[in-house]
Amino acid sequence: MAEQDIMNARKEHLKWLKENSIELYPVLSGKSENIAQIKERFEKDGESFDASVSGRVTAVRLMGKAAFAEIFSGGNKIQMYIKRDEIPDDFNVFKKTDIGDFANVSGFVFKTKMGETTLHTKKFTFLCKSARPLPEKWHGLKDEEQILRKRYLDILTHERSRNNFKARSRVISGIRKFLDEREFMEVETPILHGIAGGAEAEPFKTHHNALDLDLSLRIAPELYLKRLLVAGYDRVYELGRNFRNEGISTRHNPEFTMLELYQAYSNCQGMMDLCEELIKDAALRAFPGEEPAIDINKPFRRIAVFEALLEKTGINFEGNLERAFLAESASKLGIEFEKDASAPKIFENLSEGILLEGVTEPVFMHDFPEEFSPLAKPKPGTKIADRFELYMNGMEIANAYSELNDPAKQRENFEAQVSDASAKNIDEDFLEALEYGMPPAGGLGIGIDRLVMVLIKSASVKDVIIFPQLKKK
RNA sequence: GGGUCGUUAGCUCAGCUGGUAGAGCAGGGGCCUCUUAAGCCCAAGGUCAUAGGUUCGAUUCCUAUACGACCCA
Repeated sequence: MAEQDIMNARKEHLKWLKENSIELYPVLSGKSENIAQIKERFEKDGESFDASVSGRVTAVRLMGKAAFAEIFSGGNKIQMYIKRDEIPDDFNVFKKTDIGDFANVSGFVFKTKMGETTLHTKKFTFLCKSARPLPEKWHGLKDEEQILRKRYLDILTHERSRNNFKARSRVISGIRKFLDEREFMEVETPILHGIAGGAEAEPFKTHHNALDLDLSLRIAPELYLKRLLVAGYDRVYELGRNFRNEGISTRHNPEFTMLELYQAYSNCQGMMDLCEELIKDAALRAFPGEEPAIDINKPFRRIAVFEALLEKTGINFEGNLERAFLAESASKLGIEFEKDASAPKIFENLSEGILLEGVTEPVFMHDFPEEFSPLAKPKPGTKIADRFELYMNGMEIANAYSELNDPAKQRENFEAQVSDASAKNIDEDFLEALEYGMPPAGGLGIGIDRLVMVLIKSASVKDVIIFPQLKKK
């Protein structure tokens, strides 16, 4: 039967309901009790009680003058039982109810011969018509494309998907709790930036009409959050969306969620401890009562990049970071990189390729080249940035440093960056703020999407972003 | 960006070396008062992703395109 015919059949049901004075899209008047709680209460002592449940009808088993059906709401299902002889008018309405429609069922709880907790219907109230057929009840949606484009159907029909997004929600609310307990203040800084700074990435461009102003969507909130350290808020964080106008892959979505936090009178080391604690806390919250995806008792491994590279390859990269040398070393070691890759990019491929080969457990890599860390403070008397990155399942999850608060050095680093691009995009307002004095501080950024990927054991960022960006159909 | 694979009924999937398509679920009509992927009977449902090409004939072979998945960069 064509889809249109199914919809027409449903319209016929709608017509029948209308002709029989049934309100088609009524304001809810019945109650909507929690299905899980009803079942729990009944299964505890087996004593019958009255209950009223509103939800979506997801299955119907009609047997002439009686029927069983399933009511779904709040991620739980309860079976209902309805008898024509008891409530003939309601039974007729029930017969015109399609799978996917909403209804309220009021009655008493009992146990069937097969032992299932079931609601014996005393009153059946129609709540809303579903005009389209739902995906097949047993397999649900399988087509990857449909799963992404019609996420509501994916979540409706797949428990796994429903639970994954719940886990994400718990991780995020858990992070807020964790930081609030440590007296961090949540702030919301602008998403529309005049100059998109704080990271190296291609921004999305937009325009403000009334001000006739070209703007970019932020690629990182870093420079605004640091202004707030200048302002005297010693512990701030922002948990929100950043936008990067780059390729889409299993690890990249153009808009992604990041936590950035700054703590005055802390440093890179402090951030490492905080980061580990925060991630272990999140792992416990993702699926409460289940085994967390990472070993939360074992301390995360810590690797000094130059030292480890020297040990593994015999090459000392410290002070040897010219692009040509890096490219040559990478080729020799069998590390691939793009032909026009920048020196920092090649170094990243090199260090990840050699130090993370086959490593799935969490690893802190610290001591990065100062040259490749323009917003970080160098370790005293060295050219090593006081910085770390956290890797989990081979993905970069977090990035942190002792924040650079020397305005002259910061200007130098910015200028060194833009001289290559020959673009005038130095955030003068930020540099001016630094000149008023920013306390020594540690800063930490955590990619929330990727963290959730690790915690729900998924290989694709599309599994953790509820409506991922897709091409136009 | 490159390579590989996929796209058939609303959904899940068959469809052999080329002869114009089949099942289950959902939907329609019957029967059925403890079913649970309910069951039994009947009937219906298709631009085989799109556009070309080869061929007497293409869902099938070839090319391109779109969308998606995986791998690589």
